[in-house]
Amino acid sequence: MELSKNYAPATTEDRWYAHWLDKRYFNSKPDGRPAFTVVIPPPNVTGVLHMGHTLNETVQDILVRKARMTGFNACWVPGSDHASIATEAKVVGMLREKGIDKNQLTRPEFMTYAYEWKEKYGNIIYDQIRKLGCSVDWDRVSFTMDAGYYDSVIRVFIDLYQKGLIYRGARMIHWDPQAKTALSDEEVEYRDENGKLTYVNYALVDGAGASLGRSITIATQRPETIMGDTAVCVNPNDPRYQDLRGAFAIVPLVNRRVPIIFDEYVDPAFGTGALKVTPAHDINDYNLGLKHGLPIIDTLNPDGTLSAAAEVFVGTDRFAARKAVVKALKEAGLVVKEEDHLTRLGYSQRTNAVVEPRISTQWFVRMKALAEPALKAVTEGFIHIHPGDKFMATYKYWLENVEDWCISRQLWWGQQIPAWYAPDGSFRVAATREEAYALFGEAGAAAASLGFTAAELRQDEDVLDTWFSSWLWPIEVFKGVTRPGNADIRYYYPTSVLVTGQDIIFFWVARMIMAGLYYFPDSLPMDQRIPFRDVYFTGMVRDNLGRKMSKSLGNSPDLLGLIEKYGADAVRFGIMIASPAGSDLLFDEAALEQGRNFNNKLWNALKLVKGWESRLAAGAGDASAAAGNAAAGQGHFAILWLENRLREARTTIDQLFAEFRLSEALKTLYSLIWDDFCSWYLEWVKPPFGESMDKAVYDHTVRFFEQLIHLLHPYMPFITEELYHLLAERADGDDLCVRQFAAVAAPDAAILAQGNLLKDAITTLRDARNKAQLKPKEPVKLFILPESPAAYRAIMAILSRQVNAESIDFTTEAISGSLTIVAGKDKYYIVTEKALDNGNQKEELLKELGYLKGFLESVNKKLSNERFVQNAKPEVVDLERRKKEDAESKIKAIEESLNA
RNA sequence: GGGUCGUUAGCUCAGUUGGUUAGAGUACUACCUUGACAUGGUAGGGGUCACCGGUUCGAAUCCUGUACGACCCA
Repeated sequence: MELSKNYAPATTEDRWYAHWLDKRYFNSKPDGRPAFTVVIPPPNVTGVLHMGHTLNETVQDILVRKARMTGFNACWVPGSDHASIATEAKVVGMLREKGIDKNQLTRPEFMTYAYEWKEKYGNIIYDQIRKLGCSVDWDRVSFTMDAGYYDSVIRVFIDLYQKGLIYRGARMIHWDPQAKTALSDEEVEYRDENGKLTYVNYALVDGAGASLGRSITIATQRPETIMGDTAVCVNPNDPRYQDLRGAFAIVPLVNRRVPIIFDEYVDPAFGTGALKVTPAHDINDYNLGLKHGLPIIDTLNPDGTLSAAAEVFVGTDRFAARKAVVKALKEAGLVVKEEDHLTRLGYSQRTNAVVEPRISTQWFVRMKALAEPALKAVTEGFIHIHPGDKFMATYKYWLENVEDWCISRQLWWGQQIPAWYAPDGSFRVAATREEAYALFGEAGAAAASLGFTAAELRQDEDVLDTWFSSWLWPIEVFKGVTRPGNADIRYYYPTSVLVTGQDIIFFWVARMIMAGLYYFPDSLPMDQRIPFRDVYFTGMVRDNLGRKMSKSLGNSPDLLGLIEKYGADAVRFGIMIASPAGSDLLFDEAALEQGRNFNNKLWNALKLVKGWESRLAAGAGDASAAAGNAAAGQGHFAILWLENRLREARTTIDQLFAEFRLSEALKTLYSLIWDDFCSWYLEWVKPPFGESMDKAVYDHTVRFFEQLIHLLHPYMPFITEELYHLLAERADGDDLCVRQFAAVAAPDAAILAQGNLLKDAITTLRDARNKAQLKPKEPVKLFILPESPAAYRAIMAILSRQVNAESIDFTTEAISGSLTIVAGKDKYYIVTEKALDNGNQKEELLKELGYLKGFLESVNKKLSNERFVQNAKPEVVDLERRKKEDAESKIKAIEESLNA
């Protein structure tokens, strides 16, 4: 078969993915092997994969494929999240384009549109996951709004309610005026903004309403809320305001009389030291209001316009109202001054609208009781966080200071809260209308005497926060809630490792731990209740200038476009090669280019090896082959050496995997393949032009190549599978994807040292040739004056070919008229017919001599320091002594050759 | 304001419990179209390890502080 010049990923990737699916390699059923379970962090169902996802999915696929090849029953569950606010916003937008107003639709009509939308766009992410080569079990696709999943969310809600861990109440919450829904604390992002601090005069009156003839100046960032003021507060220790006890202020524009209250909450140094108190529109003011029994006047509508309670500018949007109020205040002569002020504004994570603090009746989860065991699971080491040093503290801090979780959202797309209201407003929580109706009866009265029918019950309009469904993900993807104790949940839970972005540590990671510990009873050991044993946090993917990737900057590359351009393997390589766990990744297409070049290198190595197939001849190569045969010696050492290099690298890579240092492991593999295999080994065994290839050497080479692509497969699954099948005919079912790793033997240090000697000799001699401007094709005679000739015997044949020496001989004295090279304790003499310029060479030797003398001096300094010799560990002192001897003999050798 | 982490070559990063005059990749320079690969080969240059002090025989590594940066929380 003719192999193309360069590797073409497009022609192989889809073919192999289809083959793996066909063989059902990614499908998992419980069996006798240990399970390796990963649940995908479900992406937003109507989204697309961005580079952050790409990194996450690649990391997961590497871990899962490695486990699959290491005797585990690997199970990676794919799925997606209904993402209530984001998806509902998209559906509403789509409807608006069609000229349909959501408010004109019934709930079931809207849900039909939403499900249609999901059917249409929900598969985009799955296509991308497939293209990336992810080995997920497609029989296990889960979606947080599937009928069964929906049911599990409702069950958990009811259960938590019955145990008193969910309650309904009026609290100050974050309100998104654009989505017109409540948000949890975690869904608000704060950004610093330049705002204005407006100083406004409030007239003062006494208890009887008589003017005091003066006013108090307050500073506010939100003048549009003054109509909701119900007090003015000053610090009780502020000397400026001591005479205002019992006095009142008049709120401008609405002329409401409000008390002056005293509270240490007020910072006398901020503004004028006087604070307007608006309990309906600020969390601190709300708390002050509670403490001082102030009335609450809500002057905003749900959509962010001023409400009737504001009395002025009713119906005006809050931002327009701010300007209007300031204008009106100025006209009334009440504005003292305005100054620039840096403030922090909260934005809705989903709609980017400025959130409003708002008092509202919502559903909450009591978090304290759930947080305690979740903290314990991590601090006591049942769950390991990687990298731990970075995220342990964050995790701990949040759990120790956790607030109750607002879980109701004023949306339709999501699980509708199973609370049923009677006409009088009282409610019962139950899965169905009938069950709820029955619960009303429990109070003692017969159904008929309740005074209303089941049909009159009204279900709560709100849905649950998306995270209230995704916190059950590791349990319910195995039907652990809806079919407790089933075979899957018993086999696959706890999952092995969770790979996710550090940005959702509170939204999701902490809550999954809470859910797992809550759901599985205390009677079970902790290590069976936790949702996962390891958490691997990936960093944020930024562009090569360090900026966040965003649509508006246009710096977020299209995944499918990248795969088309470089191939999925190259994309995976590029994103992994410089991806330290937990640190931000600066995405650069140059890394993908490196990945593509690596593909090409592998491809060409294959072409080289395949080219030998037709030139095979039995003969040397084996260890048993005739000792005098140069080719035999050559093949033998290269094979021996690479065998041991592979063992060494395997050990390193396994260690790195155990520590989740995947980027490091890939670097090790890259260098093993490119440098050790391609640059050294293949060159060493390559037969001279026109000569035949030794059969035994060839067979070893194919075996090494197999081992290398086997190790690389988790990172670059497509090209490795392709190469595996091109290297040799394979039986049906013999695919790299499922090939198992054999146990690794310990490397022979002596062989590795000999290999290093060989590589050093080649590099040194090539460098010398280069500097003497000897063309590679120009043959030379080489003489070696070695410390130990034995070390050279096995590598002589390789050495002579690699440095183009027509002869190599040992010598015991310097060769006159030669090019002298000092390498360690050994000396090389190059004899050539071409006239040599020794000036360069002398310069080199002098430079080397200078370095060694400096080095020796530093070693001597240490050794002559009595305290060093006394205090340092004996092996360290020994090492220094050896360095001293070594340097001295090298210096001697150089000096000799300089004097020669 | 509180907290966490970081600062090593132009760039992206390694550097294990302190112990060679600090290593990769990439970029750069020179030479090489050789018969797997120019998406390549052979070699080379490049760092006072952010800064000040301290501990130690010895500090990129440990400690105090400073500067800068990132993130989390208020």
